[in-house]
Amino acid sequence: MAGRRMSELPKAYEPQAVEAKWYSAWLDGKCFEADPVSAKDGYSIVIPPPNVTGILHLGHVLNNALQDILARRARQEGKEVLWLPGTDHAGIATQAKVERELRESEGKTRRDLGREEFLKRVWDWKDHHGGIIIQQLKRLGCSCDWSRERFTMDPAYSKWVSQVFVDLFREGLIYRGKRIVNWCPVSLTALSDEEVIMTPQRSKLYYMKYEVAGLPGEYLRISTTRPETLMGDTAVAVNPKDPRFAKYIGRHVVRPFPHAEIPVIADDHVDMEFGTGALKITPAHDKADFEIGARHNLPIIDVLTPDGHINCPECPDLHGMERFAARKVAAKKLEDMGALEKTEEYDNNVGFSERAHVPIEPRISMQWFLKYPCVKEAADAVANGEIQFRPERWAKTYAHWMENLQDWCISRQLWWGHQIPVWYRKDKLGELTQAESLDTSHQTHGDLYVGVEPPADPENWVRDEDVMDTWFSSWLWPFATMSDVGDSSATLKKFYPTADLVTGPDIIFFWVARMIMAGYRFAGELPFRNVYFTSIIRDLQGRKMSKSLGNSPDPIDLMEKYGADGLRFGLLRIAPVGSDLRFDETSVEEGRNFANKLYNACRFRQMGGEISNLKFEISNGAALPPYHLDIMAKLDKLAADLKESYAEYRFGEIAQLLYEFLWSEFCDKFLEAVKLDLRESATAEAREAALGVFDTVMARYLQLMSPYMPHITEELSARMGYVAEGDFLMTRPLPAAPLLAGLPAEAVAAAQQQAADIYETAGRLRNLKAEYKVATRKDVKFIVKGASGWLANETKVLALLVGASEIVLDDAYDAPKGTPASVTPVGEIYLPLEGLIDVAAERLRLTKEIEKIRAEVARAESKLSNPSFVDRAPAAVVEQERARLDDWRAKLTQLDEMLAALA
RNA sequence: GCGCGCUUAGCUCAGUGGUAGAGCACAUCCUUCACACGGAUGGGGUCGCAGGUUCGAACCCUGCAGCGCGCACCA
Repeated sequence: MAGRRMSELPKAYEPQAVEAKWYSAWLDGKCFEADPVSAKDGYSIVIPPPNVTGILHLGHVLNNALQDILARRARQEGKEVLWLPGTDHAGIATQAKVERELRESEGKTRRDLGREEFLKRVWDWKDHHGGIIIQQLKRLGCSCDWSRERFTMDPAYSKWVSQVFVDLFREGLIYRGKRIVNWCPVSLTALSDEEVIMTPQRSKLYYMKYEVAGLPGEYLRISTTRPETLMGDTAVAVNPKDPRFAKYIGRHVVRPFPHAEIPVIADDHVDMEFGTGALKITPAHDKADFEIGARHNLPIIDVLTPDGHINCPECPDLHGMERFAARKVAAKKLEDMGALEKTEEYDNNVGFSERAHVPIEPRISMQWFLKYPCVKEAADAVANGEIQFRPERWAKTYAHWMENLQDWCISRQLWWGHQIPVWYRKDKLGELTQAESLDTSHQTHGDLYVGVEPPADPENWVRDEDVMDTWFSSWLWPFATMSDVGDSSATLKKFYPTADLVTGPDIIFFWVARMIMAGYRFAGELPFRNVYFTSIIRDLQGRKMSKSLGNSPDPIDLMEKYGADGLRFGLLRIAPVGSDLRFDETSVEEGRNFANKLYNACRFRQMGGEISNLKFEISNGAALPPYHLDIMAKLDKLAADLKESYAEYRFGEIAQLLYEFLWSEFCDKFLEAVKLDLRESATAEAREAALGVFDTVMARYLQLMSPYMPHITEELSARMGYVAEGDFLMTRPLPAAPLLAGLPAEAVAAAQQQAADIYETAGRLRNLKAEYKVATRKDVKFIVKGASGWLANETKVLALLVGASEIVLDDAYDAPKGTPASVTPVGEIYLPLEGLIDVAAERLRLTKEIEKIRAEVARAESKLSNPSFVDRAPAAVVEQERARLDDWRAKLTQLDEMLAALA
């Protein structure tokens, strides 16, 4: 701290300018850039890449603030840190956005433009408007290595995606087949199971009756929620064990429209209890029906268009009609025909498209599927703790999913994305696209070309039009961002596997699980060691934040109002460990207030001026006043506690510890206690000791706070002269030794006890003043009887803390009857108040207090007289109880004496 | 239906066996020379309910209720 220069602080803390200033200073100083060949140990995090179309919301703030804290703390711990940033091309979301703009501004669809031109537009859009969120992350203070920013459609990254497809295809894990998939009638693409959100719906259950062919007047009753797909029915199924329907199995029933006879079949899948016990089978439009159809070789009739309209020319009144309108018309039609018996209200779950928010349509189509690789390794890694989930309970959810894996539908009927690297022989195209399934055998035949590079004779080939699911690129993120294909670069060597992944539990399946599998399969190792699942942020009513509800505050607005540090700290301080977070703007306000408190503490210090000739040495600390040793000991404890909390990823607790230290310990106690030493009247030694301790503690405190509030701590460290010009707080390693490492523990403990006694006594005396309505008077005098010996040195401080003119030590003091008094850790203390003494009132007050203490004594006595307790409780607990009892008894004696004196 | 989590002060939440805590809100007072984005004092909880284990339970066990979430679905 020698040669320090302080610059004066402005009157109020204004975070905006300060935060912008330091962020660019860090960038200029290359503080965020990772050196893959440094001597330090590597520490890395890859950012969960936000959608390139994304706008920062509170979830991002929480998530990225946590990563920033981890990264900054790791730097302080002497690690070489890589926080690798980037964005995701987000297939459906981005394409939909550009398509909407195209429609609105030019009235065109993507097909009007053609694939090539449309993709050009998307890239244009991405270059001009994409990546806003990156700027917003910078505003938040994120210490990412921006020189390594990646995009999931960068050429090198795309190459990885293709290579992985090719490898998995060759391995036989990727195949093409005609299956029932989740079809989004708005986005016009297949979706994976994970992109379907089951949503409770109030629906109707329709009860129909079909006449049994050859048995006029006999009917089979069937219940359904989807009469509009009736035209696609190719059977009616009953349970083979169901006696009610046994006689009909093998017969036919009459489908009302278009009129046809369809077989009654028996299948175990049918639940006898539900509805009528008879199920209409529509293989083209229901997954279970498709499977039943396959078991019984039923024909498949597709009666819906890709965009969810009826396709059934035999029923002109329904043909072309939108699916939900058609449902009503179909029901009416049945009613008119006398085939509808009744309609019931019915609650069921319907799958909705995650993106388009409309019910998905199970639909048969030709898609590419993946059988997951390295499933066992991935499941074991989490089960045996090699990869640690926090909170741990998510491991169970993960395990459950891993046990029930279904093949992943990876093709999407979009243009924006990684195009499937498969080419079909032109002359076999028709045959191939209709094939029930395609796999490596077709490649061997030379009908298919599967490769990262296009075929050498492109004129003979046609490329598959589909692109891959966005997550098929995301799952490669941890290693594909660190290297080109086949490159074992220094970066990969130093920073892979990554240390921590911070993400939301809502994407365990979408992303986390798949990354683990991809990590084992393609990088030969787990991709990260710890996964920290963040809270989901809700509003005060417990609703999820959403645009449509308008309950999602704009973090940029919050930062303008309260500063990035205020937002970060406020949010982190209320973030619970394992549950959802209920957000309220007042917590951000508290964060801002806290920054201001910190700032003002330093401003106060500056009034003390520079220490011209710093004589302060902690090694002489035994001679320091108790408050000085106390606050340094507490700082040491804070540092140790934080270390422990970081090890357990208890971020909210860390914020709370930092908050309490500064506000309750440093400002409320230490700063008040040393004010006397900073006055003109104080000796130079006292002044320098106080200022020296302030600087020593504050310099370390700012460093501990730095990961949470990087800007203000950097600013104050510079302004106060704790960090030399041109240097940065954020790049400094944490000091290895505690402040008081060299001092005898007993001396420190004794000083801490004295400080605690003084603070405790100050509270009691203020309380006494308030009770006697003289809280604001400064001219009162307290008299201490039976004072501890050391108190004589501290009466001035105590007087200052309490707001008294004097604290007099007088063992011979004979209190006038009714003198207000309090029993304190340092003795009996009286507050003589001429003219205010009311003996009756004082007796009442004392009596009440005595009652309270008697109850405590009785409680402690009964506990200690219980042999079970004394014998079986740990000795320390019993001892503690004894000490407590002694305290209460001593107090009781004193109070009894006081009461007696009043008589 | 299966699984997971939650239930502590008006609100948001800490607190994994030893005298119930914080912040906000509330009440009263204070514009005293760091901070009103501040200071001081105070009121406010049968720790969801019922059992059990224990010398001792907010904490461990069992059951129940309410809320939330995930998975699977019966058309």
